[in-house]
Amino acid sequence: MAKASYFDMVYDVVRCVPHGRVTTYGTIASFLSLGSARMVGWALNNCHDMGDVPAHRVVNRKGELSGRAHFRPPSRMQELLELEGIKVENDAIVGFEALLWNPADHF
DNA sequence: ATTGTGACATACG
DNA sequence: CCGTATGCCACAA
Repeated sequence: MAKASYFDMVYDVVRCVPHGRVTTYGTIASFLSLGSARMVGWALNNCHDMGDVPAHRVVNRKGELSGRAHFRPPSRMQELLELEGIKVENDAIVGFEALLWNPADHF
């Protein structure tokens, strides 16, 4: 069986994010009460092998699509968000605070 | 054990 | 909001 690495927990939380919602690195890190926001971003960097992780729903504290450069093509991230009804402007989510999803709220 | 690295967060001015 | 500085900690080699 797979070992429950920190990455797996991050992936699991991100998968739980409902459509039309977004979350931040710090929120995930805080929910896991382990590691720091950098760990979340680093975990998503490894998500290349997963493919099941909607990383486009994870943004930084400013609601900016900080990780879009890691998508192929980079514009894919914004496109995916708009498909879920999320408006993105200047590489930042419009009203992202209202769309911010708290993982603890799902439990 | 040590070093390098990372898609961030927070504090201060 | 911006720039700078520092903290943060898991993972790979």
